[in-house]
Amino acid sequence: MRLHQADPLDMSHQPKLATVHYRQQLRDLGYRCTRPREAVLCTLLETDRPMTASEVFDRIQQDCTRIDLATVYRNLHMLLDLGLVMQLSFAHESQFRYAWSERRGHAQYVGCVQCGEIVSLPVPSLRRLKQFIRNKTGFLVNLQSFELSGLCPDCQ
Amino acid sequence: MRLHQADPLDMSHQPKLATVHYRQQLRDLGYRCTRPREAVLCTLLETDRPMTASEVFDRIQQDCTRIDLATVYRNLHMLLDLGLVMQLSFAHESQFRYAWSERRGHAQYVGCVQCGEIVSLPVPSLRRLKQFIRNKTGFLVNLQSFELSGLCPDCQ
DNA sequence: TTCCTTGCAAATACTTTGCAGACTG
DNA sequence: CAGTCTGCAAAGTATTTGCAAGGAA
Repeated sequence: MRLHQADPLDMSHQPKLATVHYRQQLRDLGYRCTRPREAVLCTLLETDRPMTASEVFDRIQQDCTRIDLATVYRNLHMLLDLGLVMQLSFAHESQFRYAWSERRGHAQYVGCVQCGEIVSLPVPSLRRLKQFIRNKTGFLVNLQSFELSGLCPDCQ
Repeated sequence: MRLHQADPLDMSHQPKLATVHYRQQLRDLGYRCTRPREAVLCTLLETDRPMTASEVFDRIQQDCTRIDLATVYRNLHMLLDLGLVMQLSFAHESQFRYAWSERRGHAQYVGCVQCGEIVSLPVPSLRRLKQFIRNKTGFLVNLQSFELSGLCPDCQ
């Protein structure tokens, strides 16, 4: 494993370590590996917190990589279609957030309606809840994306 | 209990039974009882399914009551501030829904991402889930509004 | 008569789309 | 070189706001 040493003003011109694995995967699927696309992928991969499109956009700009918001949205949707990211919606937030979906086991989140902090929920299994809902309503719920809102310890 | 018989083309010119109780409540709080305001209140009160602002708007228009979308939003927020309605957000939906909040015991919903059907969840108590989250994250979650998404029986 | 509410119109926020040029493979 | 992808600009959708006229108490 080699360390990636980059010019701080030019960080994302080189593919980041984490993305290397996905470059081939994308190519195999017939997608091209462009700088903006990798920047989006990278950003999501490097960030724990589910991000809004404009947060992704801002982060990429900070790295001095030019990108357009529309491109961020387009790539987010491409990754969504591929199942590589998931789209989350928290109560009281009027925009979507996106998170890398390979982080199984902590794909559930709780967000604070006051300060906006978001933490992942280490729920080992919500199988019982799922089964309960299945029995009562017949719905097959997707607890893969499971967002709750409340107050974080600081804001209570 | 008397049945409310109304001209189908002129339904909401008379206050509906269900709202009579709230008219005084609003006045006591210093709010005026206007026709548009009552129409919003009524609509929410009469509908089981959580509605978007424009669904409320459409429904009111159908009753031949003129109203402006902005007025719907303003009243929805007023009712929200009073705690009379709650704001819900379902995954994959890019707009809020509003539901009368006095319907305790079925304030939890499951929506179908395919056909849009929404059913309420007769969860007797999610106290255990709440406690679990409290222990793990310190967050005090609001399960009062609790929206899940999945596939309804028909769409599976 | 007071002043809260409304309708209308315009503004804002988030997201999507069309198109011509740029870039990947 | 072919076809995908991007930036830019404009459109679309959801929601909010300013303001003068209208209506409730």
